[in-house]
Amino acid sequence: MSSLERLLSILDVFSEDKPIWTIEDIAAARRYPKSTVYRYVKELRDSRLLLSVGRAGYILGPRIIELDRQIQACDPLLTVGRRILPELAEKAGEGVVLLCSLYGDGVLCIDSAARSSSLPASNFNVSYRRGRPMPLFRGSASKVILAHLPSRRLTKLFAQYAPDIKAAGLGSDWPAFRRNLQAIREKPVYATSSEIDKGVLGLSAPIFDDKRVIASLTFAMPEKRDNSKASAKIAELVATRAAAIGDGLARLVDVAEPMPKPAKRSARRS
Amino acid sequence: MSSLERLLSILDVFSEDKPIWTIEDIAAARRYPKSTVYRYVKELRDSRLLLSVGRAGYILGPRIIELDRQIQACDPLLTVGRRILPELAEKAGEGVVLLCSLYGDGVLCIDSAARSSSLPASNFNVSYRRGRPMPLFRGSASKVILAHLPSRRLTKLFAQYAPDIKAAGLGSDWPAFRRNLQAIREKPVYATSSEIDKGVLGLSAPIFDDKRVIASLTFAMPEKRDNSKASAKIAELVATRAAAIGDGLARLVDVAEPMPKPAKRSARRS
DNA sequence: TTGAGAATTCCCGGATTTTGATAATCTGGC
DNA sequence: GCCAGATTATCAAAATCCGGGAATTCTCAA
Repeated sequence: MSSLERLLSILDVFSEDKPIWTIEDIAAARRYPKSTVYRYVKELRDSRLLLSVGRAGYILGPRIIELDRQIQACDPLLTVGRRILPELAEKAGEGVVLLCSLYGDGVLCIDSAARSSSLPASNFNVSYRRGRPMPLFRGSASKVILAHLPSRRLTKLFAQYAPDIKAAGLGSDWPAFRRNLQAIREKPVYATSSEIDKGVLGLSAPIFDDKRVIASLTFAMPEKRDNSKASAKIAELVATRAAAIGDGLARLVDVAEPMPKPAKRSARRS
Repeated sequence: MSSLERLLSILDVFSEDKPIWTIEDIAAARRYPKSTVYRYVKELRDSRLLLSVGRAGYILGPRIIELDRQIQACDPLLTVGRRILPELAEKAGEGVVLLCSLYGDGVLCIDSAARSSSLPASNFNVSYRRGRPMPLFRGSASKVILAHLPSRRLTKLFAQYAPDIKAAGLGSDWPAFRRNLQAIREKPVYATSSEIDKGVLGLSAPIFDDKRVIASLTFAMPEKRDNSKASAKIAELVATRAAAIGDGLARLVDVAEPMPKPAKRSARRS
């Protein structure tokens, strides 16, 4: 294990359950000598990834907040999404709108919105916020993205994650996996129940950037609201808004590069 | 310069102007050999602080978004602020509400809100978002915090930043500095004009956590709205909401620790 | 303000690790 | 399926990191 690895592994100890760590805590958790931890922490503090809170110890530092701001500023998906999510939330009623993006080999919630009048904040709109990772093979938000991935990509994913795919009930062999995804692809909106949170229904539609799926738009609502009439109306809303975000992205690219030969696809997440 | 420093310095190159960097770009910018940059980037990628975007290069990775989520989840100021900012934004009208927090030796905007109906997003509500650093000695949001800092802390700040303090017109010597801050402290709300953005007026009130100033609440609005009647009303709003946030913090702490001997102050940012 | 106690940095020899040019391998687009 | 470019593996030289403990600075309470 290299020193670079050890340095970065210090960031791993910080969690919601234990956001404050003393030098001793870290040294004990990582089994490093105290003077070594001091050296690492000093480096992280100098770059403001950690912040000292007096006696109490260290917490994650302001640099992280600034870096996230930079990511947001450069993310066209968020820019477009911010115009559309609140409106959808208002129209769809009780529940939460989620914008989830494919980020490497994972899916991350990058924005959310709820009807402004929902005063007793529903229990799940605190869970689904920017930064919440979604399981790759569970929940409508992830699976609807998965279903629209190019097959080259799926081949690799299946090779790497076959056990997880099987565990999620997405197919115990490659043909079954393909078949399941094919079924998801057939309808414009994909719905699942209680896959992530018990009692929560998710309705998701894929978002495309020049033909490639890059994200999904989801409405998560209590299952008790589920009756075919209401759901159909909401599904329609989700589908049109997902398409609107795709259009918005295309328009942004057009503005950025005014018609090269065959509208080059913008470089996006791998 | 240590290898740890070199590793972390790679994060510095990413900016809003150039969010995508190839290995070659980084090697050139930092004057490191290419194979070394490959090694560093691999480490950062493995910890998901960087993400490969195919041929195009590397961007800041999802880990940053997740870490920011964790900071937010653990920040009581944000929890309380989210209850109060939207309401203030609605009542105060055209402009932006900012929640700025003292973070080490700096001030950072950690949340903002605008009246929901402000469709043509004012030019400054895109600038003032979570993660935007504020100059320590300029703008009402920072200066009102500064003014309420304990003098031990001010002594050190003056020693370290005397030139900046002088440049900001906050006093060219220690007594003058003290006098200026004293004046700010005398009114419940502090107002400045065009200190950060031309044509923008800021009204700020300090937020206390058990007597210690930890943040400020600000309403930023176009100077043209400035007439004494409206401003007085908004100042009143800002002052009461800042106090409400302080109360909210005290209440959270009470819940967390049900009355120890002399209500120990919670460990907060240094 | 002062002082006790803790937190943090400094120090330094010896060896483990890092370094970086080059070669081998992999990748993704055509 | 093939090829250019991207990424990783290799390996000997050598620079840097490690870590126990001393020295220093900082913090907080009286």
